[in-house]
Amino acid sequence: MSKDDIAIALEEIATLLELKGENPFRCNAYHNAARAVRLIEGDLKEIIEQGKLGAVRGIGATLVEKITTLVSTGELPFLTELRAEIPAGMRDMLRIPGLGPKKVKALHDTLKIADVLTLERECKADRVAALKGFGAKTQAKILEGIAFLGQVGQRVRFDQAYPLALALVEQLGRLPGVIRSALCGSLRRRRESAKDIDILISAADSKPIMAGFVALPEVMQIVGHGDTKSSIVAALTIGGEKVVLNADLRVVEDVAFPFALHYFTGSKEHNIRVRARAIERGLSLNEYALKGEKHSVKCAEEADIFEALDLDYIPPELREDTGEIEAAEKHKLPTLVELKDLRGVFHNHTTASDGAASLEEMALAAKKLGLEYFGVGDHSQSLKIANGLSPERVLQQHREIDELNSRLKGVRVLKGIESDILEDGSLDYDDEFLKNFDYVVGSVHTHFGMTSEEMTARICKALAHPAMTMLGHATGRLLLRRDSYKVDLDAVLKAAAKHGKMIEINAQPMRLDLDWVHCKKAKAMGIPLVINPDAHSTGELAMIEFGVNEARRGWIEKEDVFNTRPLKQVMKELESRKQAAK
DNA sequence: GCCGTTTTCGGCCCGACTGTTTTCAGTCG
Repeated sequence: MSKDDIAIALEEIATLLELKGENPFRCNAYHNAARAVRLIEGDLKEIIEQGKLGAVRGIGATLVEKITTLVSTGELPFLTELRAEIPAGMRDMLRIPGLGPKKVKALHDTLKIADVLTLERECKADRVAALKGFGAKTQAKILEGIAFLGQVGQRVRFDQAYPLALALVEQLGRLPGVIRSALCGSLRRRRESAKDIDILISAADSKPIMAGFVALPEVMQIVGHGDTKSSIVAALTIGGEKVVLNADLRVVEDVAFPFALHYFTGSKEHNIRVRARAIERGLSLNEYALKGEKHSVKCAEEADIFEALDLDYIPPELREDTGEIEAAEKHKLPTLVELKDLRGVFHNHTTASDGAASLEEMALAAKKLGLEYFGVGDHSQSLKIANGLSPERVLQQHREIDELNSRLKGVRVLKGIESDILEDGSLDYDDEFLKNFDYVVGSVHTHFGMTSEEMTARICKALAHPAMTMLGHATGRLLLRRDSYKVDLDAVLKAAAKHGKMIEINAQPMRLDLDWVHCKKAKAMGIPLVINPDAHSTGELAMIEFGVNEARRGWIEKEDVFNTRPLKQVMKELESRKQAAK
């Protein structure tokens, strides 16, 4: 079982315990453990064997035992029993907004409701409103929630959520009386996907701001409308797709703005640690102030809060309680890579394979973005569906590149290829022909159904190939659509480190693969990373920004990223790699 | 169920909003 599988099992236990009405802190312990497992950077099996699992914060003796059982047998009797006890439909009911574990349990205990369909029927029969703690409004809200299931409450990719959020923030910022405004929450932390939009505004009078908020054209539904907090469901069509998200607005007095900004940026786990740190110093931190017994600590900006707690400023991307507080205390925070640090790109497609723009158009678009080199990485011959290049067509492209390089000023085109990693782990051209390229991006595009052992061996074999330069989209995941193929990523990282190969951070917003958790791990192992747009059109080159977000979340600095090097250095390094491969 | 410079028991972040109540429970973030 992978770390993800274990985390999912622990989440399920937590939810089932909640539905049983268990002690919330016990439930939370399982939620915490699930998160802790997801964030473990090493090989879980190894950590268990070395007896180090109990040292992970949030995992005690009981969880060590349960996780060990899960890892070694693939199942857990405790979970099996819980599943038998709690009907699966009750978990679905939790997805209805406004229904939590207590209410779902009450519905089950009184009316024997154990699935969404029955709940809908009972609401329509007006039997739910009569229950203690429920009422006509709750019943109507449940029906409304059921109608919106599937549409609302789903996570949305960053590239879709962000424009919607910006549209809201910009309109709100123009309302009279607004002093400061900011986008908070997971979008400010640049997470790959968002469940809602959090907006903060400071103003002397909150009421007109709230009234303006619920009247915005994007508002589909008003969920709550209070003096300091309102919630809506917002919708906007972005790139032909309707994006629907919850949006919360908080309005505070301007003196509270920095505290509220920190608070609503989260993450929850980060906030808990920072609050605990305030308590250690005899202070208390909430969204309005940092207060001692007698006086408040004045903070004009968010950075002042960190300073008051003897911490270096922690960029939002790092606020996940994965060591940033300890690092900030010791002045060991990384200087995160920035978009302006990128000097070129390596993995891009043209009309020669499945891209929408010509080589020249792509190179000029790269130059326009301020890049000094554009590496083409069209698909290789076996990927027929994407019009992969035969050796003859590769050589033809290379003549075209030579011609362009003799003519174009300010941008250099590099001769790369995105070679399929074939089923048996070999690359898609023979060894002699591979020497024609400046570099090779190796990626998996086929045979996703392999076992983890097979896939791991396949990728590790490719990494051992002398011609291979960097591994493309390492796990094949498509965010919110397709899981990663089964692969032991820790073994892949080890192989990359052993053979001195680079790993791509694919900047396509649905990929963002290598993900931030493994970026951190790769950095610790000394593996160079490459932020590639995998662009299939000129416009997609700008997607490197999403890759930079992911890298920043993974504590990545400029020097960890190969394509922050200037052209000369890149050419030199690629050449020396080719020499070493001979 | 976890955790510990207020330590082996007793906390565990805490405030806003809603709907149900008539002082509060549940949900949410």
